[in-house]
Amino acid sequence: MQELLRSHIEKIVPLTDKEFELVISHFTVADFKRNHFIFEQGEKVKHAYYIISGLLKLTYVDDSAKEHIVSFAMEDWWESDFYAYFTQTKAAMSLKCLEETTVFCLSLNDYQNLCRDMPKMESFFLQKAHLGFIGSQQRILSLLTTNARERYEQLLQQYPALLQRVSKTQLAAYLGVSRETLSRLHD
Amino acid sequence: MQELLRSHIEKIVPLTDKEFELVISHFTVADFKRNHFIFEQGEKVKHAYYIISGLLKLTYVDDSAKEHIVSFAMEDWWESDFYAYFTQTKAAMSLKCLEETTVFCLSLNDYQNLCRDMPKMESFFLQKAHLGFIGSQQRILSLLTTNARERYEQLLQQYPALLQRVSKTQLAAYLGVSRETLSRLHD
DNA sequence: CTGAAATAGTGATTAATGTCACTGGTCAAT
DNA sequence: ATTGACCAGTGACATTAATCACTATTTCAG
Repeated sequence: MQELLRSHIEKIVPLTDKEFELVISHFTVADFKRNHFIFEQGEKVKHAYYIISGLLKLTYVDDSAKEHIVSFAMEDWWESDFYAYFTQTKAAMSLKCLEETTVFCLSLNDYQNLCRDMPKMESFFLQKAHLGFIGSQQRILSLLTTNARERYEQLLQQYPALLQRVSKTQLAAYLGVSRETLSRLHD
Repeated sequence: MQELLRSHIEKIVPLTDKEFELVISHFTVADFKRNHFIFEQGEKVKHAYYIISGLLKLTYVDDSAKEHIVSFAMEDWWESDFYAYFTQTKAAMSLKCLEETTVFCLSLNDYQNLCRDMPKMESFFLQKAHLGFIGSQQRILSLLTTNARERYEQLLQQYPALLQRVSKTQLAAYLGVSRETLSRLHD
């Protein structure tokens, strides 16, 4: 299981056995059942999570109790409410398991120590942050330029496996349309 | 003018005079007139830009020739098509001056050398990348959860100065609504 | 096995927004 | 001063998507 994290990191920076030992010592493992909230809106965000297996959704529930999905996160992804994590403030979003999920947990302290003691890891996180930023910007572009149907088709093309794993209702909450509209897109 | 960049960096990491000299040696200065394209869709993206003064827009023109604004960038901001910049591929977006603008330019090579030679600067860029990612995610949330009017009000609250500097047409292209709809929001 | 909850589809209606067409105003270059 | 480009507003209408209501299936915990 640790090997998953190792090869994930080594896609960007090579590590000796010794170095990886140091890295892994900063993480803890956790396992969550389906439908479990890792954290909820208003709670403190203790960790950033690297997902070993399973599927999470990062959601925001608005005033009228409607749920919006900011992102899905699956195997080999990092997820958290990063604003709340880095600023140590209350979560604006919730992180919930759509499947039973196993993660590596990294507290902010451990993150900072790791960066301080291992410049390599700081490079790694920098790369990850860039990729996250770029991905978000593409999502913005998609929301600005395309309608419900096109976004749905883009999503299916990019993550065909997702359709097997989450309900249409969830997909609609991610795409920013009502589930009824999504249901009518075949016409 | 260099002092602007210096204090910008020092908000996150302190620098000695010597260190700042090294930093600044990686940048060049450029000045662009209103309406000048720093780069256009399909071109190579040579630099990331730190804005000293002026105002830029990062835009995408779709198949039906409609312009969408991914972001405005003003004094004290970084901007580029970061995907194209980091991967050294053709720009998917254009970067255009809405006002006469002065920038510090950083090539990818200089960026990489700077990170390699000065871990402090890597920390700095990591922070910046996190903030960029968080900002984008909040924009996504805004697009998912709010209608045209609410987005407009959010924008005015966050950047009241922007209304003085860009046309309503531009704001509409940023908010993701037609300029006519934006124009009717007073009702 | 069984009943409650979640899910998907669809018709009818309403609300929000886009599109097209036109007006008048401002500004800058000739 | 005149012209052309850009800009903001608005009426009329079309289109898209949201909402509400209902049905039928599927899933899953007890």
